[in-house]
Amino acid sequence: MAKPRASIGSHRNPESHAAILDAAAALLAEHGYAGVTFEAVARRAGAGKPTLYRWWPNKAALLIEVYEREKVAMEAARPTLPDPQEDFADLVRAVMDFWRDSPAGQAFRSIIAEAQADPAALAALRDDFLPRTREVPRAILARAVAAGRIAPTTDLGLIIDLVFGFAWYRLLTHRLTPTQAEILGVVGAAFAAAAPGGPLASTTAPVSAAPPTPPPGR
Amino acid sequence: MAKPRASIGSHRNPESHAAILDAAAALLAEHGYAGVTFEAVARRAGAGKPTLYRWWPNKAALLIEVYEREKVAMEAARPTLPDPQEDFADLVRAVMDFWRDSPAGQAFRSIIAEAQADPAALAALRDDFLPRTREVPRAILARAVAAGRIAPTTDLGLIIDLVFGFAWYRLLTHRLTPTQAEILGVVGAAFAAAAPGGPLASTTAPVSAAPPTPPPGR
DNA sequence: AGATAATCGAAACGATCCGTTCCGTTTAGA
DNA sequence: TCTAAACGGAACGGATCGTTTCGATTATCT
Repeated sequence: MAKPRASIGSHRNPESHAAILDAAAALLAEHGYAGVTFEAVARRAGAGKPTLYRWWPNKAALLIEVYEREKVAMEAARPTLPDPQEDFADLVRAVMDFWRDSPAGQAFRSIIAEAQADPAALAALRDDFLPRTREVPRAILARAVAAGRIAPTTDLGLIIDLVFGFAWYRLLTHRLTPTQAEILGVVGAAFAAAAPGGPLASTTAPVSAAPPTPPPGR
Repeated sequence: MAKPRASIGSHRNPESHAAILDAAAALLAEHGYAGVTFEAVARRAGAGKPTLYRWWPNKAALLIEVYEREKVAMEAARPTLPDPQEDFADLVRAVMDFWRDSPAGQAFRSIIAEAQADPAALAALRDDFLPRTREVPRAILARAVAAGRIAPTTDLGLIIDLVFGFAWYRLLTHRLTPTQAEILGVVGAAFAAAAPGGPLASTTAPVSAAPPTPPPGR
């Protein structure tokens, strides 16, 4: 935005790098997803378009970097609670707060949206970004298994799908103000169902109320 | 694409209407969301751009109509099962099958994506389309309440958020092949938690494992 | 020390799509 | 018979895209 920033030799210029991420985040916050164009980012960052295209193949890649840069502080700030269920609920709360109170929510929404149009963005989201993100909740669930709170036969990925599916749904429909009771209810439901003997305790075994009779039709 | 299609007087031409929806669906299936432009749809449908702009304010509105046109057959084909929990699980299965096996999934993904960029599309999705869609599962849950399977104090919207959040999450990450056990597990978890005495039975009351102490930080 | 190579920002390009506007034609309803 | 609305065709100014060329800068290799 100010002083000229020339090449620093045959190496990537970290100032340009930071200026570009700053500009992208600012544009996202001010004008939304549609306002973030490579053209506008380059203009605002005082950078050249070739510089952007050199380092980021598409808008999704740029937004992922914006999101991850902001996410570090959030994850570090959250203390680990001793009880796995409380810790899991607090993680969900922290993530939804983060989405609501920082530009990250808009960034994350945009990443998901772009993945629906661009196969490359989808691959980056599903095969790279998401598995990394799911490690934190998975570790908490593994602690719950070790503590005997969750049956060892439970598919932990399914629990994450259930709880973070809820969070995504609220994010994408702009309803990011869950009450404490709602979060505790959702996480409580997941933990109760995954407890030994619950309907989520085993991936393969049938559920009492609905025998494995294949439903009619189709 | 074929014969010329002139005005039929001062009334909307249903042939043009159908041709435009057909063209949009075809383009969506062949070239994805980015391939659906008003320009391309008009070209393929043999229609004029003013005709499109006359009837649809934006791409989201057009895609919503494409989606809803295909959805009718799906909902009509599904029989109502006597047991509410089985019926709910079958609905989830039918919806995910529908998303996977018809162009509707791509259309729905695109609608959600566009809502993240365009406030008008978000309003249409959240305030118009979604409430209509949620009526069917809500009616099933109401039956479960009447049957005493779900506590009357339960927030039925939260159950829908939970189960269809799961479905959306799978849709948006292109993992639309749930096993029967997964669906039964998710729905079973929701119903068990919403049963009288379960963690979802009341929206306001605290949950046993985690008293309403506000979590630290933030 | 000097040559190499990769970086930087600026500018311009052809192409595409947007959203709108005008136009002449057609036909249902008043 | 006449009005009003819908139809498709064509063109517009504007924005963004993704790429290319350019001269200048400077760390790294020879």
